[in-house]
Amino acid sequence: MTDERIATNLRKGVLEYCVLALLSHGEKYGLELADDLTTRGLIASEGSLYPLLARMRENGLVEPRWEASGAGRPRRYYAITDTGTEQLTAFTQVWASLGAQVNALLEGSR
Amino acid sequence: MTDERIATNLRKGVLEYCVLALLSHGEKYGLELADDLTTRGLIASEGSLYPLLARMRENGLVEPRWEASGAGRPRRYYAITDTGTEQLTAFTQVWASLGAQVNALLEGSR
DNA sequence: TTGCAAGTCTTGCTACGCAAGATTAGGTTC
DNA sequence: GAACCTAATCTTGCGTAGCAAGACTTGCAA
Repeated sequence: MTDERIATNLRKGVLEYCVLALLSHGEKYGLELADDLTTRGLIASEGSLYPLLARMRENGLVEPRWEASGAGRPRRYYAITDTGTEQLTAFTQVWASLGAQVNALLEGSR
Repeated sequence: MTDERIATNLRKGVLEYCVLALLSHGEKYGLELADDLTTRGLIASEGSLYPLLARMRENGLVEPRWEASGAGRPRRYYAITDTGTEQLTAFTQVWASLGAQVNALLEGSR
């Protein structure tokens, strides 16, 4: 309840780079990403993922490719681009720095 | 530049609890908090802090108190409430859990 | 042909952080 | 005592992210 509200806000700005990190291992399609991210507690529903993928597509962070699936409608597989890899690197540094500051504050408050 | 955009989004949902953590050591007033948070890279300007403090006030997370200052207009000192302390505890757990997930993904992507 | 299931996308909403500037209060200087 | 400066608080308007709920599409199977 209240924990979900906290998590929802924390996810902002993180999700995009989690997708990039997942794609750095190889192509994945939408629902596959959604299931993985849901398991990890990084999204609450697909309602955040598909709009995000569209944005990342427009920004050239990922490259999509249609492929027929065994059952059901075709899947759109995404691959990370060079730009995407650069962004992931940049994020890793910002995340480490900001995370350290937050941890320092939380440590100090006990 | 691009790092600032990344940080701006990362800060969402974190700032509120950084304020609580700072107040857990004792009362502080607005500009004092702003200077501290700016130094730590947790806000970009006071434009995020004052609206946040107003929200936290309304939600009963902090308790304000006016006090005349040596020079200039009076200061509004904030103290953390019991509710605020509870929220801080809840955040600490969500942060640890979500942070671990993100770190796992980033580790795996190298 | 009806139904079902996998998969993608859309709509409307809420909330946060930010830049820029408005506003208030008190002190200082001539 | 008027003009000016500074500390400090607050306001306005904006862009954008995540989410719930559901619509739409594609193919297969009864």
